[in-house]
Amino acid sequence: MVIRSAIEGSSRMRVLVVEDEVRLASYLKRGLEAEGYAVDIAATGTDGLWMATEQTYDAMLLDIMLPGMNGYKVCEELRQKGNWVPILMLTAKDGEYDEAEALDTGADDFLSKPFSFVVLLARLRALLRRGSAERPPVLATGDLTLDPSSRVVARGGVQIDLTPREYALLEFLMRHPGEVLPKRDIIEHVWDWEFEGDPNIVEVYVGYLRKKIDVPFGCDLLKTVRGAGYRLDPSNG
Amino acid sequence: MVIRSAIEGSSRMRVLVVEDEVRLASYLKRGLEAEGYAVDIAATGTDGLWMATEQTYDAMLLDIMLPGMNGYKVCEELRQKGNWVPILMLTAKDGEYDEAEALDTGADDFLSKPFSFVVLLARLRALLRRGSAERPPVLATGDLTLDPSSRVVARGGVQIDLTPREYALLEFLMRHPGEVLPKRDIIEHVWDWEFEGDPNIVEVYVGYLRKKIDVPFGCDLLKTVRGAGYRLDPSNG
DNA sequence: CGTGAACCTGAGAGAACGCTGAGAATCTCT
DNA sequence: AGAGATTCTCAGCGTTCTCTCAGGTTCACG
Repeated sequence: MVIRSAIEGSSRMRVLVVEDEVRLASYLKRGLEAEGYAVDIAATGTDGLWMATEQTYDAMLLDIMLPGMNGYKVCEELRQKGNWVPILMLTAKDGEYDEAEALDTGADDFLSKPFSFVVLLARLRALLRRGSAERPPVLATGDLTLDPSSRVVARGGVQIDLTPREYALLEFLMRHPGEVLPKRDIIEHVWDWEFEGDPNIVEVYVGYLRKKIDVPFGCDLLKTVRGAGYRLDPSNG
Repeated sequence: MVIRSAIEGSSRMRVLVVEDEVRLASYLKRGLEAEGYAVDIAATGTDGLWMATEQTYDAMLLDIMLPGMNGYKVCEELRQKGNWVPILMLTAKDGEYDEAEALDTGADDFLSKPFSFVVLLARLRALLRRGSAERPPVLATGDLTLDPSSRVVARGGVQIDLTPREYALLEFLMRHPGEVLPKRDIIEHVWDWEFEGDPNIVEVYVGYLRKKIDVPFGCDLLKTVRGAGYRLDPSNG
């Protein structure tokens, strides 16, 4: 069975997600589609293998632990058939399955759970970029710039040091400039997909970010929209 | 089998509402149809599951507490069958049912009762928009503009700050320009659908809005239609 | 012109919301 | 192991928002 949520005529990147855990699958589908990818889901290894051979995808997210046929096997068989679609493997943290083994079987990259969505996107972009020899564009909002490839953030030429979490938050905001982003969405993207802590964490990190990107420059790029979320506002340089 | 969640400009979006409480179901049907959606109703979980598999919907509103088969189960079975129609779950506030669990079973989003219709519409639009990578259009009435994605309201280029409630009210009015909207309808859409307070609340908030969007500009966009309701009048710039 | 219904508005209580500093827990690197 | 960086939790605080209420104003109509 093939399930496609496709928009005909558009040239969106197509991604196949092979994941049996419904919640994670649904989360990945939601998040990736919001980023403009066309996403198909397969719940078992055999389904995934079949879909990957029947259709053409730009990339594949492949869980290792799958019912029926595990991720290694799927990867191996695909490569044997001469299918070299870029594969990003999702490995559990507990070490039962090995990351080296993932690469052995022909995976291009791996990501260990739990991961934040922003990190997943970064890896996926890197995979898709490969072969096209394109460097990711530098993000800019006002005089604030962020270079995803070097992870350098600067404001008006002055480089700014950020911690990983601060960086992930800023990258997410800068990829949606001018948009109001609810705390809920921010948590889903910047923290683990199943983070269940206090949304206050967002307020805290917004505070940290402001201290580094706004306060020293005496302005107010990162706005609070009370009752709705936060917004990176290009208008106020 | 190919299932497509297509965005078709020409035909109306089809929404399946699975809700046993007759009054709420009827309210949702009326409200959504007024917004241009084609709405089907299922009163039990089994009915809902059957309709969702037989027909193709663009989205699904799914109550959790249902006779026969609860919302979690419906969602789970649909996902198992490979049906990834966007699902917005309606959860009761009392915490007996968990929001995390809703996402566990593969729901795309959830909304806890009581909710305002404007919020429901916003979430529904977000679900439908997903995958089309389109930003919602800016609403405009005369020289008054409202951008749902940035939540920015402006009049003749001058930005206007609104509280969440004021914003919801204005958005509702601006989605029905030139129409006379009875207080009752406004309460149903902008407040809870079973709000039972004083209708005076509408007068109060209309007053707040006027102070921000009309008074400073010396005109009268937001009209009172005595005995009938309120109207946002594009003619009077 | 008087009357009642509908509408407007200012004041204020209580709740919700967001910000912040302190400090605990965890991670990283030497 | 130890130092420092980073992440996260928590409680307190001030602000903002929501909603109610009571009294005032406007309007339609007899």
